[in-house]
Formats: sequence, structure tokens, C-alpha cells
Amino acid sequence: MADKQHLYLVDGSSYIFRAYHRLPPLTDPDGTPVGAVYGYTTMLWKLADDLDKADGPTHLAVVLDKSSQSFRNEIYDQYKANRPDPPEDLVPQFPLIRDATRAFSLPMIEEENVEADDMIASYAREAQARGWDVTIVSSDKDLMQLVGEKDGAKIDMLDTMKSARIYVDEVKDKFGVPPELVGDVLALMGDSVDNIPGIFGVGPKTASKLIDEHGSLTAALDAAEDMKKSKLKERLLEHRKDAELSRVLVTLREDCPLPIAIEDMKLDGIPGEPLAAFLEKHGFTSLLRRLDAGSGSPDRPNDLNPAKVETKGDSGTSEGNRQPLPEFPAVDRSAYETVQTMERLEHWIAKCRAARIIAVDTETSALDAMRADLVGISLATGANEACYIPLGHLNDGGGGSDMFSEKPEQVPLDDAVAALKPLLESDAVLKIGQNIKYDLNVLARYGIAVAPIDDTMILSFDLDAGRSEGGVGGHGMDELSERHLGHTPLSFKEVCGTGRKQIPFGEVPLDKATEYAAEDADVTWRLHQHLKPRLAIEHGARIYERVDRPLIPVVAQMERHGIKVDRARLAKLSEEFATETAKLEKTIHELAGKEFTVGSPKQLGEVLFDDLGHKGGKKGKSGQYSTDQSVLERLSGDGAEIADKVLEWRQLTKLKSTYTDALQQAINPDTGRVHTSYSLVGAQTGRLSSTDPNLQNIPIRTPIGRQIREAFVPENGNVLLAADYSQIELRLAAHMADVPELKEAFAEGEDIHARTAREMYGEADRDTRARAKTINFAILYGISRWGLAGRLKIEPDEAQELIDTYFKRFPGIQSYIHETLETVRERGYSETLFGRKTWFPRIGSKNQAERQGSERAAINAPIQGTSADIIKRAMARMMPALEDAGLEHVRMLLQVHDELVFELPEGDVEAASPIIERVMAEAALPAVELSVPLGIEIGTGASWDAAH
DNA sequence: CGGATCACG
DNA sequence: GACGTACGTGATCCGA
Repeated sequence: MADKQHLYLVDGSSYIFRAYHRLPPLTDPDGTPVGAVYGYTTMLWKLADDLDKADGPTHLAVVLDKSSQSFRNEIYDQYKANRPDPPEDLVPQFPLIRDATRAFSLPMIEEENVEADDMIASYAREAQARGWDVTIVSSDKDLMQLVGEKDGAKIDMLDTMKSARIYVDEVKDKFGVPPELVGDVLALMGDSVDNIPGIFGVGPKTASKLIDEHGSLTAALDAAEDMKKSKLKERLLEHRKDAELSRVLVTLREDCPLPIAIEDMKLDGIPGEPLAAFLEKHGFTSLLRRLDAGSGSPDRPNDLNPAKVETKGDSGTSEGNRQPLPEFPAVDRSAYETVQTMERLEHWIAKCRAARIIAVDTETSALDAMRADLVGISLATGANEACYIPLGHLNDGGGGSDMFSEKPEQVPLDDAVAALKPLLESDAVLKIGQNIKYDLNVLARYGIAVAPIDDTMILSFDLDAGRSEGGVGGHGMDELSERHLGHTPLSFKEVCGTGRKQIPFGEVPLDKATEYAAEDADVTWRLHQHLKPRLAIEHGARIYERVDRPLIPVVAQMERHGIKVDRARLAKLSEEFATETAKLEKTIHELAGKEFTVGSPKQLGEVLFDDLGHKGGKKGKSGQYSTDQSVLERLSGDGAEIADKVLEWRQLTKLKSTYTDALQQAINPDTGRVHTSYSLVGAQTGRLSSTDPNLQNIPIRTPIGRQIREAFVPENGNVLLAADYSQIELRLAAHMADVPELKEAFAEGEDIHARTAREMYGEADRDTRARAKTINFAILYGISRWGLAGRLKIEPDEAQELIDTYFKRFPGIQSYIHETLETVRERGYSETLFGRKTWFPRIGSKNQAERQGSERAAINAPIQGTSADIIKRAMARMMPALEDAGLEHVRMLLQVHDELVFELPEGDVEAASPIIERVMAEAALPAVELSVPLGIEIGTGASWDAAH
């Protein structure tokens, strides 16, 4: 007796949209979003695994929509016209859905001019006609029309997300009518997503009641004439044509030509290859293990370890349903191995490949990644599973630290690099680092391009920015280890000493070095296990995957490029500043009547206020006179010549010590360029910060300071190009607070401060424009009457009136501030348009100063942070966009919050400028559509100064 | 090592 | 009843 055939038809297109919204935004080791693909893969697995079970499939096919157009558009041109574009991180998953289907060796149906629903209907009827049972894997309400039995062959539906079978009773529960009348109900109620008109004002309730009463759509429409006068009657009569059109649109075509014969859809279970290749490519490791192990259904998926995915029920995406945190054995430093032979190194490389997720840490001879030499590398594959590979050690621990003992046995550096390179560059192995940008730059100098990567420091930042203070903003490894693991790692000081007694890492004895280095990798691996799963649960994946993680290699490359600085020019400036400073100092001493240290605010204060008798106040804590710029400017206004001279002296000494002298020091002897280091976790708002040297505060506001910018130059034959976002924060404020007047002004390309002046004062002249500008900035920073009064040199009462006028003219600003603060008080954090969180733990402080400080920062953070997100997105897209255009010689060198600086061949300027402008202007898209344009200003020249 | 000052967006 | 006023950074200097 032949078993009954059972055809499963998978509605792939509708499944992936649902999977996308139900599953966390996971990514594979390449950073490609694969959340929906993962859900789809596990679903196919489960279905294929049910082969030959009771009611399971004997035959199976996947049906997908080929395009958004179908024959229904010819009937009704507005059909599906209101469909929003799919989310940006779903788009790259569409082709992967097809890859997954092929990997399972399943037939795939995609036909032009009809929709997946029509193909499903056609196949279902064909199978039914042959006496086969059919299960439609979908929860689409349109398909419910097909459910039921005919000639002893039944069609049902399966909602895999709810693990629910839908048969006639379920359809009746939902629509109040049997399946064959569902089309009539749908025609009456319409569908806003598909833009099916239906009868205006008729919803599911009324529709099913009418059909149930009258037995069909036509009967219901005919009966309208005899109804007693009502809104409903009018509507039925008036929109009859709409309903009839809708009936045609919701009717499924059951007679489509069938491209694949149903007997060819026979299911063979779960294949080995090429499924294994697909699972491996996307890091679906637990499925891969299951495949290796034979079969078994993926009940407890653990893929993309450690971002745990739960495909059943609702857990996994909801805030309250946290996964238990992983627990590990206590750190055991004696478990680490010192790898000193090629044989052991090969062993560890194999172990890493099998582990697929490893932590990496490099030990170097210095802190500067551009100068440091590689001293060793540590790897971790699990808790207490870590090793240290010494490569440049001088001391094996046999002698004292002041006496070189014999050089220890080590794998030769070149051999080790050659052996490790394929592992560190392998797509199949995720490399985790704590501040991995550093390791990227060190290893890049040895010819290794590490990828794919994860970074525990940035994970921590994207989850917990603002939650704690301290060294690296609370995201340093020691702090993270304490906080998440309750473990104190060996400190660098304990290993290398401190101050004058500090030794380079290469002189640390191997046993000690192994304990320290391998522990760092071990701890990093453990931290990743803690932090990565939180990303999906706490909605941090968007910002991490889409903004910050892609930026790591980009910023690393900018740091390696560095920028050329004209040393001779700086030296000349230093000299000029020195002579001028000496002259000023002499004059100041004369004016003071005695010699003193001009650079000492304490001494200066005493000279100004005690000796010379100027009036001024003491500063709170230190009991010291304040002598800052505003005080000196006031004294100067009162005619004190010495104040002028001191201001001038300060400017010159500042420029000399901080810039002209320091920048010469910062020139890298190997590259002849200056390589700053950007911190991706430096600013709570998500901005980058720049150190060693800080290239984000090079003078520009005064002519004398600007001379320093003239020393930043391109290589021969090249120019520097500077591209700025103009007024980006004000534009974002106009968008986020929804201020029509400001949005309009930006749209028209108006002078925004002049427009503000007109709105506030009725006219814009030099004076009112300047005041309006101050007020505009005050808004971005969280306004107070005293602050504004101080800036505008007016009384607080007057300032308050201005603020009131501003809020009255732009009520959106006031409600933005109010709503932002409400949200922060409620949730504890603010959010940018791209979902970056900043926490404000002191927002509810009893201390007023503290609380108000938090409030001002909280008002500013979404604006400053959104601006940071936008330029980061532009940076991540910039080089691919330029390379696509064949511009391979353009180098992105610097970022200064709203400005990007490039170095490029003179001949490339014309081609590169529009691309740079477009990438920057469109950086918010498609994730966020701004209601204001983003204006870009571009300049080029033979120096950074000339490029402005 | 903290405070004061000042360079930038 | 007192608090102390614009957001975000980093480098340098002085002086305890």
C-alpha cells in the first residue's frame, strides 16, 4: 500500500519578513546581517527533518516572489503602491535566502508576473487533484482561502513560528466564514499594506458579518439597496466598484503554468554538501555540528555563538527574557601554554580553526601601534584555553632583569607570521580583541590583514556608554573584567614595573609573560561571551553592526596613513613664537614691576589683583584668583595693558608647546608622517576622539594659529581635500525637534542664523544675527538663562525673555527638550536616530548641579551623537564608493567631527569630489530619512589651511 | 596627579 | 535652603 503523498509549499517571501522582525539582528563573521536567513535555515531544517513523519512532507518546494510587479498591477496600477522599502539590513539577506534553499537542494519556484501566492495556489490545486495532501507553510491570510478538503485530499496551513496548524475551524475563527468565503471578506475589508481599497470604513468585523449574513459579496452588495439608511449603506453603494475590483485582486490564480513538476519535488531529507559549506560560510556553527553529528532537529540553536537565538515562541527578543549569562571556571593562569615550537604553533592554529571564535592579543615593545615592534601574540579559544607565542623576547627568566640571560627558544618571527596569517585572515574564524584596532595596526605592519573581527571594548561602549566613569570611560579590560567576570587580571605594572624601573615587554621572563598575555586573551574571550548576546537583547546590534564595527578597520587605515607635516615650517614657527614670547615676557615683567612665572595662574593672579590692585574674584575650591581669558579680556577692556600682553603670551606659548614643538616630535621617523590615534570610545556621545597627537584641535579660529594648518601638506603631486558638513547639528535639531521654519530655511539654503534673527527680532542685521547664532548654539547645549546671559553679556532676566521668545517661535524645540528628558528619566538613557544609547545615571540626582548638568548633556547627546553616527556611516562607505569609481589613490586621512580630510592626486579631484559629497550627503540613508538636506562644503589646496 | 587654561567641533 | 550654570573632547603647564 503506497503511502499518501504530502506536498509542503513554503511561502518563503512572507516568512523572511516575519523572521526579520521576530529575530535578533545577527550577523555572520563577515558582518553580513543574517538574522532572517538563520531563522529561514532552521525552519527548512525542521521541515526537512520531518520527512516521512506523520503528516510530514514527502515533497517540498519553496515559493518566492520574483519581483514586486505582477499581473495585478495591470488590473490596478495602485496595487501594493504603498509598500515601504524593506529594512536596509534585510535587503542583503534576500539573495542568501536563495543560497540557503539551494544549499538544502530544494526546488525553488519564482515566476515573473505572478505572486508567490498564485504559484502556491496553483501547485496546491494540482497536488490536490492528484489526491495528495498539501501543507502551505505560511500564515498569510490570503492563502487561507485555499484551506479545506476536496475529493479526500486536504489543504492545510502551518505557521512554523507559532507551531500552529490552520485548518477550516481556525479559518472560521479568524474570519467568521469558511475558507471559500474568505476572498469575499477580504474584498470588503481591503488591505492597506497591499493597497487593496475594499469598502472605505469597513473593517474585518463588519465585512465578515455582511458575508456571513448574505452568503457572498455580490449578495451583500445587492442587499445594500434594501438596507435601512445608514453610513454603511451609503458606503456600500458608493464604493461597490472598489469592492468588485478588490475581489478580483484578492482572487488567487490557480491555473499558473507549473515550471517544475510536483513529482520532482521529492524530499530527500537533509543533505550534507553543499549545506555544510553554506552553514560554515555564515557561521551557523551549531547547525554545522548537528550536520556533522548526523541529524537531529535544531531545537536549541546556539549559532553565531554567543548570540543565542531562540526561534520558538517570543523569547530572545524581549527585554525581560534574558538569557542566563555564561558561567566559566575560575581563571587559572597555570593552564596557559607557552608556544615555543612550530609544532605547538600548528597545533594551536588547528585548535583555533576548530573553535571558529577566538580572542587575539598582541604584545609589543611600545604603546604606539605605528612604532611598536611585535613581541608576542596570545590566542584564546575558550575559558582557560589560551596560549602565548613569544616572538621577540630577550629573557627566558633565567637571570635577573638587569642582566641579559640567554635568549629563549622561540618560533622565528617570520615563520610564525607566515603560519598565523591564514588563520588571522580567515573568513571562517572570528577574531575578538579588546581594542582590536591596535592589533590590526600592529599586524598590518607585518602584512596581516586581520578579519573578521569583534571588539569587546566597543561592544561595551555600545551597550554601556555613560554608565560608569574612569580610565577608558569604563571600557578598559581591567574594568570590564572586574565588572562582568569578577576577576582581576594581572596588571601591566605588576609585570613590567612602573616609572624608571619599567622594562619593555620583551624583557619580561616567559613564564610571567605567558601568564599576563594569555590571560588577556582568555579574559577577552570570556568578555565576548558576556557582551555579544546582550547586543541583540538590548537592541545594540544596529549601532554596533551598522556603525561602529565596520568603522574599526576604516579608522585603523586612517591611522596608518597618517598625514604629512612640514617639519621645517613648524620649526620656523616655533622659533618665531619663541622670540615673540620672550619679548612679551619682558614687557609683562616690566608692567608688573617684578619677575614672575607668567605661566603660573596663581602667581599671575597675585600680580594682577594683589600687586596691581585690579578688581576680581577668587575661585571656589583652590582659593585662587581666576585669570582665564574672559577675566583678562575684561581687564583689557578696562585699559590694563598687561592683560593684553598676557593674553598674547598665552596664545603663543600654547601654540608653541602644544602644536609647533609637539607636532615635530610626533613625526614618525619611518613614515615621515604624523599618525594620530583615534579612540572609538572616547566620547560618551559616540564621537571619535584623537590623541597622540590630538589632530582634532589644530588651530583655525585665529590667523596666527592658522599658520599651523599650513604645515599640514600633501605628498608631491597630491592635494589635500577637506569636506565639511555645514551646520549639521542645527540641521539635525531642526529635523529631530521638527521645526518647520528652520527646516524650510535649510531646504532653501538660507543663512540659518539670519533666519533665526528674523524670527526672533523681526530683522537680521549683524548684531541680531550674532545673537541668534549664540542662541542657536545655546539650544544645542541645553540652555539656561544664566549661561545665555553670560555669553550675550545681558541680564539673566533678559536672557529668559529671549529663551521664551525662541520657544514661542519654535515650539518644537521646547517639546523636544521636554520629551527627551522625560524619556531619559524613564529609561535611563538617550538615543540617537540610529539607536546609539548614552546612559545618564545622574539624571535623577538629588544634587541640583549634578542633575542639571546631566539634563543639559542629555539634551545634547542625541544631536551630537546622531551627527557622529552620520559621519561614521559616511566613513565606512567612503573607500568602497571611491574604489568602485576606480579612484584607488584617494586616501582618507583625518576626521574632525564634521569634517573629513583626504589626500589625493591632483588629477583625481574632479572625479572624487562629487563622490565624497554624495557619500556624505546620503550617509543617513536608507536607515533614516532626514527632513532636511545635509549640506557639504568641499575645498582643496596645497595645505590643510588652503583646503578650507 | 588635580586644577587651570585653551585648542577644536 | 543652597546650589551655580552651555555640550563634547585632549594637551600642557604649574605646583602640591
